[in-house]
Amino acid sequence: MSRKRRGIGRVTQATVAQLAGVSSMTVSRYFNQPERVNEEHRARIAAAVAQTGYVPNLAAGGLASARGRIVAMVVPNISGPIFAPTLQAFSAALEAEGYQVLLASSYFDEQKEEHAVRAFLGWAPAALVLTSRFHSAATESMLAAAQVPLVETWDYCPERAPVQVGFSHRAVGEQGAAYLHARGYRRATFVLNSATGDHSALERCEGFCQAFEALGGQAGRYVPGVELAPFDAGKAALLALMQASSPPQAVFFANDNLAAGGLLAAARAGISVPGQCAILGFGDYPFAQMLLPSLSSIRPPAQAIGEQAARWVLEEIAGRASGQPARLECEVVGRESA
Amino acid sequence: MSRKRRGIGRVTQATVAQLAGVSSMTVSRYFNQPERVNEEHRARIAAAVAQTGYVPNLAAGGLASARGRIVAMVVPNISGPIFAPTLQAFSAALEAEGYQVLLASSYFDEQKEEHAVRAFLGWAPAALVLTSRFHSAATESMLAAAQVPLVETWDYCPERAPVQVGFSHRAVGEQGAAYLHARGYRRATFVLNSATGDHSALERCEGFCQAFEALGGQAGRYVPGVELAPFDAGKAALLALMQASSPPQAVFFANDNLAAGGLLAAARAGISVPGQCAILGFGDYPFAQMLLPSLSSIRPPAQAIGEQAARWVLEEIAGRASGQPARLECEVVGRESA
DNA sequence: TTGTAGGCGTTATCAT
DNA sequence: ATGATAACGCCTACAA
Repeated sequence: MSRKRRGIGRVTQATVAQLAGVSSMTVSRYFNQPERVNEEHRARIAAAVAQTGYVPNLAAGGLASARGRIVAMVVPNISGPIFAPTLQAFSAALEAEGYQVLLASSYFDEQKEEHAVRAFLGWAPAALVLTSRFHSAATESMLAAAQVPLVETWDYCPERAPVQVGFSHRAVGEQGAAYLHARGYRRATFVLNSATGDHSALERCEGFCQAFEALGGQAGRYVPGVELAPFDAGKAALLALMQASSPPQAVFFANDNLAAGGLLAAARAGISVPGQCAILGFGDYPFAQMLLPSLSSIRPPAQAIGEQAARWVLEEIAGRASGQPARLECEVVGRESA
Repeated sequence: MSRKRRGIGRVTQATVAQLAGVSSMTVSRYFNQPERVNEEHRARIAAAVAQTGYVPNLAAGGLASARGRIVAMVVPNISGPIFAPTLQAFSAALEAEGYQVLLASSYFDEQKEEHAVRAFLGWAPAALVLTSRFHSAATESMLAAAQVPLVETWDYCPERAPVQVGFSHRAVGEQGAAYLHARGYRRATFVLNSATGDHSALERCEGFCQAFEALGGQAGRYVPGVELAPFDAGKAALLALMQASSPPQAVFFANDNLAAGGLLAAARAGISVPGQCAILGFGDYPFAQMLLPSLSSIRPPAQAIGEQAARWVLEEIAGRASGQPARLECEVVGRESA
């Protein structure tokens, strides 16, 4: 590609305007407020557009209007099953309004999140959506300097300044405790995520342990080795726990990947689930219903979070900032494993 | 004369330049070619940047340099397990070079793909990456008009003009046929995807049927109802097939979601797998190893596709276009189910 | 090594 | 309803 001179041969608004015999402003209006353009001109412009294959340059438009049609979002894992419904709902709502959604994964790493936020800020986004309320100091100060509307999702902490759209992870732990206690289990262990940096899992754990003991149960926690993939970590955890002198009657895993590992390890080891050991997960991943026994799990309001966040962003952009935090609820999905 | 300026109060290159006592060009160089800036100036600029929290506006930069640092990619499903490794590898490679990756899902719908491509073209991307070689006529003509480097992934068809990075779906069908035949199965059925528009699944099916019969086997095909989710479609398909007068000895599902449904339906119905019916999937989704019996599947080179595509894009941008298509191979992962 | 002039493709603003 | 003009924030080209 030898593009010595800039913008040579490129089809621009001016090209179309000339072909249609109007000024470039009319072409601009044709795209942004068609009803304000004479019908005959509209037809001529449409023809010129079709003939040239002209596509408006959004970067230039955003620059000129100081209203970039970009919204950026950072999630722990774009491809993971948990955030999928959030992403879909959020993207769908914003793309319908003509916004482009910029996505990045943080992999539960504050450095990666910081990097993504810095890159995003360069695009002068109309809004920024983060996951959880834990960020590096540098991220916080960048966000403070940039005057960009910000939402934090998958968490709920009304004291914080950025608007929150999510749920309380402590409450999830408490829900799990209540559920397991109600099913008759009195000795239970919470297995944390092997991915360090998942602060939310720690909160679920604390909520669980506290609530379970308050109910008169005996709660423990297990920390897998960080070098293991979640599925393998879950396997190892379950086997280690069941070999103890006084094994738990129920295990609450920080997510469904871990839980699936536990489930399979139990099956292979001849440990009956839920007879000898009940298993509860978190996330309600699509495969939870595919397992045998099917996996009981706690389902986060993933789609609702995406919808609410999108609504908030659009309101904020439109100027009518009804910036109220939204507290949503998780739901225990009881299946066979617990 | 109008004092109502548009970007008032915004921190720009000029703000930093003034603070550092240099011209804005020097600030520009500070970011793009730091080694060409006097060390003392560098320090002063760094201080000014830190003080103001300045972040260069990438849209403006791209506009001015006619070298937008954006690359766009359309996949059938951002959040699905299949394309995850491709996405990750691709994004990682390009973000390392300072590019932003714009993502969209087509959900196997050519209209949605067309919409995404149109939106992307507006950002004047440095390159465009699509999945499969099937696009709407309008998409094709837009792509022809826009002079944007284009790669097609997850397919391989060297006759086509856009560079291909992927594998032959026919060959996957043939691999499945050879595998099942070698394991002794002589009557087998291919179950198509319930999502219409998945042309690749159809190609796998055709490759399978042809090869399986060439080997002396008896091949059939089953088309699930479009209204069913993949998992449920898989369940229904297996039950329907096994109720036939002469049920298949093996079933090859178009993807692992369908296969998981088949596996579970068999278990619930007391049909032994692989004893009464072997099950083979495609995609090697992460949960394949979590199922009981574990799911045999064909693993696509998802990560390699992402890496190759990224390499090609970077070469193309750099000008040294070694635009060779890359044919990669899938691998049969034999587990318990077949 | 640094600065000046001008333009990238679009839209806000004001005038007709 | 339409057009002329001046930004938007940055970078290429060239001059100093």
